[in-house]
Amino acid sequence: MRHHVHMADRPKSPRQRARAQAIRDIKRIARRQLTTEGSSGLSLRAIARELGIVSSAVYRYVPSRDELLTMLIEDAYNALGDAAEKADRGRDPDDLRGRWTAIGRAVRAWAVKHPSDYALVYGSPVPGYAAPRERTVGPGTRVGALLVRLYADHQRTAERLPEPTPVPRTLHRDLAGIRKTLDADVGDDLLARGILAWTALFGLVSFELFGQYVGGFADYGVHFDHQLARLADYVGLPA
Amino acid sequence: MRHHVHMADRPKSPRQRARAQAIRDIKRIARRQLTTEGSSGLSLRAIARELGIVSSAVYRYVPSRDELLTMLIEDAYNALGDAAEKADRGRDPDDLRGRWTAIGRAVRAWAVKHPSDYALVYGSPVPGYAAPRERTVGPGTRVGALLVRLYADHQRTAERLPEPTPVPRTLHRDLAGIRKTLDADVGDDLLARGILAWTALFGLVSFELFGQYVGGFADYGVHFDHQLARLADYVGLPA
DNA sequence: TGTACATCAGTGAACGCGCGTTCACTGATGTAC
DNA sequence: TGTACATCAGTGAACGCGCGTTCACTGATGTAC
Repeated sequence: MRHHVHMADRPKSPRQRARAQAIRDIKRIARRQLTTEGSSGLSLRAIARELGIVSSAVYRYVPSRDELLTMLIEDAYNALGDAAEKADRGRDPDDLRGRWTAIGRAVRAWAVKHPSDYALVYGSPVPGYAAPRERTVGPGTRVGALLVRLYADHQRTAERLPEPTPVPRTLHRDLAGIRKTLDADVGDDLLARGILAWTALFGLVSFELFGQYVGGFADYGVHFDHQLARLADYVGLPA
Repeated sequence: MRHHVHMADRPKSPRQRARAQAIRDIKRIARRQLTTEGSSGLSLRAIARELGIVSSAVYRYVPSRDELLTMLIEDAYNALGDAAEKADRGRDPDDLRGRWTAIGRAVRAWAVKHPSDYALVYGSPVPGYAAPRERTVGPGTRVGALLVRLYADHQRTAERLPEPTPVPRTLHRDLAGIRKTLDADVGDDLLARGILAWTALFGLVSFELFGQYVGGFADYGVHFDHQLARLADYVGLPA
């Protein structure tokens, strides 16, 4: 279980430390509950029971069930973002294919290790619950933003980019918006390719976790690595 | 709402017709419930309430909640399979790219029209429920099998296939198993490409429906069509 | 064509269980003087 | 350093609601002779 360490997280008094620990415990149990019961099975009463505490006491730490869900979603996005960024930093910045591969594998590894967190953010939306945008959009775009930076590095340094396919005007406008949002210097064709590669990467992970490959692959890792390399080819990363 | 019409479906007596209608009604309401409440919110009592019937009466038509879920999953897979196959049949069999495009668009169109059914089968698994394999694997592989037939046609008629990338031995074995299961004469490289294209296709649909492109695209259809064409390129379908 | 019996749809009560959230409260821990 | 007060964790009861499933039953519809 990895956590962001902010300044504000530094515990001061013992009471504050105990409080922080209690919140961590609640989230840990909640995460396990998601695994076995799914997002709509998340129950504050069950958490209280497991903590050996009366149900109303949970409200000392968490304002409501929905709020807890939002916290878990934020955490999941951030944990995945951390894992991907760490994998990226572990490679020579000039080794673009190595970085792509490391990021892709990190995403898969994190998802396999935390399937319920992955399902929480990349699976079907939780019914009757809409995550507050201002809190989830930022963390939710970290992997995408990281990949776009990689593509920008690629465009800057590439001897040869893939033969560009022209994009329709409507798509051009949408790509321009994305370029601006992510502040990334990536041309239309490469950006479109990158978005497809990013989508396919998560498609590979989702199919594995959500059981669409029923018994098709004895070794999913080999399949995944192969396809990851093909996606690197597709965006033109040097071998 | 489309249905398979089997011989056995032909209603005989008025009582049997009423019974069939009641089952249809139950499934219709259940499907709407999935939309608003999600898979774990599926409630026989709520269905009974809406039908104006006492809750125990539902058991005349449906043996249990889990069984109803299984029926809905079967229906969803079959409806999607029907839509994809119908789109495929609507094209000149020799127009491989046209067939691919038609199938892809049909998948997306069906998913957009029936988001909760799509989520039921391609989203996060329903917690505490495992679909009986013998009943869902068949319907669940219809789209994949259809695409593999398309790839086989491609291999049979292509003047030139994409430059093949060698696959690792482990992957070769898995591909051989898939080839055998689907009885498809498709080489390793083309099959691997086809699987990636298939995965990416559903990745595109899932990202759209599960909200990963938050406001990124004003016109998702244009993006989708563009990427669908790029995937056709990737498997080497002639333009 | 009419009657006797079997089938089936739907009732209503019950079992035993779950949930989120509020509220007034006790008692321990921390803080300010 | 000791005392008075404020803060906070946790209690226990309650509100009002939900669920799947079983069971003995009534009464209508169908079927066989």
